[in-house]
Amino acid sequence: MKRRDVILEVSLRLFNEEGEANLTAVDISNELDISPGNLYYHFKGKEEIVGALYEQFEAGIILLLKDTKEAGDTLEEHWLHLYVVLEYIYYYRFFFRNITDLLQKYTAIDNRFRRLIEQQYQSIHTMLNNLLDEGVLAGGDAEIRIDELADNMMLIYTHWFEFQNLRKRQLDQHNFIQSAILQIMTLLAPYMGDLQRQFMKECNALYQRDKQG
Amino acid sequence: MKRRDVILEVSLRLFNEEGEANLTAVDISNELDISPGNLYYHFKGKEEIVGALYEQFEAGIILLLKDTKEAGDTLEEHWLHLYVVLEYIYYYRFFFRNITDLLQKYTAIDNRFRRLIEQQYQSIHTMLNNLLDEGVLAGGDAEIRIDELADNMMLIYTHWFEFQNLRKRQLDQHNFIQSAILQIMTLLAPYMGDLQRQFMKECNALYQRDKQG
DNA sequence: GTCTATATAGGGATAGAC
DNA sequence: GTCTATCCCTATATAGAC
Repeated sequence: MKRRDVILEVSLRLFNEEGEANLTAVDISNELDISPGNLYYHFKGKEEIVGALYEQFEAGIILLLKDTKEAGDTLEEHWLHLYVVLEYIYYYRFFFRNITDLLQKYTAIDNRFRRLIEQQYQSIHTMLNNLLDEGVLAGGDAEIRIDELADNMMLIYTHWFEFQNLRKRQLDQHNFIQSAILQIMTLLAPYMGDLQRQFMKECNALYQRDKQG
Repeated sequence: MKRRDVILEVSLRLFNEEGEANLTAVDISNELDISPGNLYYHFKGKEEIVGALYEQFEAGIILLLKDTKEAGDTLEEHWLHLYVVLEYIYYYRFFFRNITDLLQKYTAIDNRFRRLIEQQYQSIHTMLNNLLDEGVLAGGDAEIRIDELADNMMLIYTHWFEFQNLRKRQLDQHNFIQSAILQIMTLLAPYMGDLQRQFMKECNALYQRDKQG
């Protein structure tokens, strides 16, 4: 494994654990047991490391977004897709820790990140419309506010991890993903038919069981 | 007006505009047209300023929470109460800008802020239960997941401003409050009766009209 | 590629004059 | 109460030896 890749891997772990703003280039080189000068040989500084990690993150997310279009029309298929996206977000969760300051600090990432968010929003919007067309979701006598529903799903994507930390502190990957999915399912539950609601209950039962075990 | 109060007022404005982490004690003294040494005479540093602002914030929010109990049982009354709380959050919005790092940095505030969040959560929980008991909200054939609904409302309280900045950048006070209320109302809409839904539509119409004007 | 040593800059904080 | 001057510390960044 190339040193460059090791640096990225260790930096990502440290960023996720402690927050990008709380780490200096020296901290990273200490954790790597190399000298600061050596670190500067590979990356000009923290900014370049964050930039390289963002390249990885963006490339992967864009692939996942393409998959959405082929994710199918049933709730089960979307459930799986949600799972994969949340897994990915968790892996790069430091980007979602203090987004406002992070984007203010790294202006090069700012525009690209926001564009990604818009794409994700559009993707959710399309998914909700598909589910409506297929009759998987239905308004009943209440009309569905697609825009606000999509907003709320995006809010969960971008801020659920930070919110959970605020309330119960650290969540491991599994609990993060399951609780986020449950939260999104609760959002959609009122518009589901009986079959879908039954499926959701089973998912939830699995989650509750895992939480105790 | 005492200098001490002026310092707090100006600091709050700067924190809200630029973010607490992006300002130094010198920045604040520059804006005040006083010397850094003078600022240090009044407050030992940024930490004490943030602490004093938090005291103000907490005292006010606790008063508002007490009001909740007497907020009444109709949606209209709760709508007004929501409005006041959101107005207050907007006034001290820098606390909600990069919560994770802020609380990590100021450990003295950390526990108290989290306790406040829990109290707010309990207050929302109680409110939802009241609305259910009064029949203002009803599950119909779908059961209501109170815990997740309350979670989602808290998520909006704590992260809506940051989320809006992420998507559309700066919102003024009015648009922040109205969009947050619409978001919460959308959350509750599926469980509302026709009268409540009608009321919500009127609120929303007012908001849409304002947005254009 | 990797190291040590060092230069530079900025923020935090205090002493002491006015 | 307010100012100037100054010091310390930490983070960034580079030069040059190995």
